[in-house]
Amino acid sequence: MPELPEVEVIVRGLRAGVCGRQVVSVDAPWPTSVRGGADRLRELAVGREIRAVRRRAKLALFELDSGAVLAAHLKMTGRLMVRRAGQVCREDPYLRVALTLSDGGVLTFSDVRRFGYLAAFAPGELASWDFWAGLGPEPLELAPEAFAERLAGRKAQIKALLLNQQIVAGIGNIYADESLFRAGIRPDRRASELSRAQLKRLGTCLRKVLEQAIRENGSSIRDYRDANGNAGAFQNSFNVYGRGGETCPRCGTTLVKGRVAGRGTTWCPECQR
DNA sequence: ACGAGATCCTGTCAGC
DNA sequence: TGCTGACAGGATCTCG
Repeated sequence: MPELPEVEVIVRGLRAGVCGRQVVSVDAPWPTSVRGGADRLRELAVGREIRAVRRRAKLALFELDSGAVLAAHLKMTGRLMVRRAGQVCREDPYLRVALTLSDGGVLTFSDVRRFGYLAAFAPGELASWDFWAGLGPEPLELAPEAFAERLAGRKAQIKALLLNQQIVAGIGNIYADESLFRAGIRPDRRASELSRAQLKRLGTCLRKVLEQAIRENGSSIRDYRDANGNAGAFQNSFNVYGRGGETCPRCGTTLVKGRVAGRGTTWCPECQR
């Protein structure tokens, strides 16, 4: 479940292996993983140089010299890697798309559950993509006051709002639970019941948890690997996520596992109110 | 306009 | 041992 920190780590790891290379060919053994179709991807990418790789929300973006952009969403089980030509594992049954590069490297997109996708946008086209246009601000660039302002008065459960990409972009289940724990807020509280100070505190905690996760190379739960195939370490820093039934690291109370906003959710009934 | 819940997808694991 | 069902969750869709 790559969220903002994992995608950030992946993007940083990809840069050295793809920037400045041309896309020589596109192989799409599972064409439905390419939004708009493999032919469209070929049309826009083949013969073009990858100028930059960056992240927005949970999207990895490859900017081509034509102004076209390739966007990858890893969803639950997607992986992006750059490998030398001989290292592409033919037995990888989950390989969905492979871009061969001018230096012999291969940018691969694998995805067990096929929720993820690669999408190609012609120059200027990205802005008219509804999902892109609707994305909220980047939490690492959002001052806690402005974060609080975006949530204030909303009647939805605070966790549902954190997961809503239009309010703040890039947060998923892990960092929603971890930031709520740090802020001492129950995930099922309505934003409208919380004080401005509590919301601001949540904004601060969210930034801190994301920054720490990036420093620790992301969280590896089952599928996540960075661009070099390495696992992250932040899963060892979880306070609540995946720890239902264990004890709260702050007060020792048994952590509660339940369902909030349709997602598995863990919190401390003592520390979070 | 907003919120809530179902849906997609497959590997893994608990329980019988 | 082998089967069944629950579970994992980001974004989208439908319904209220």
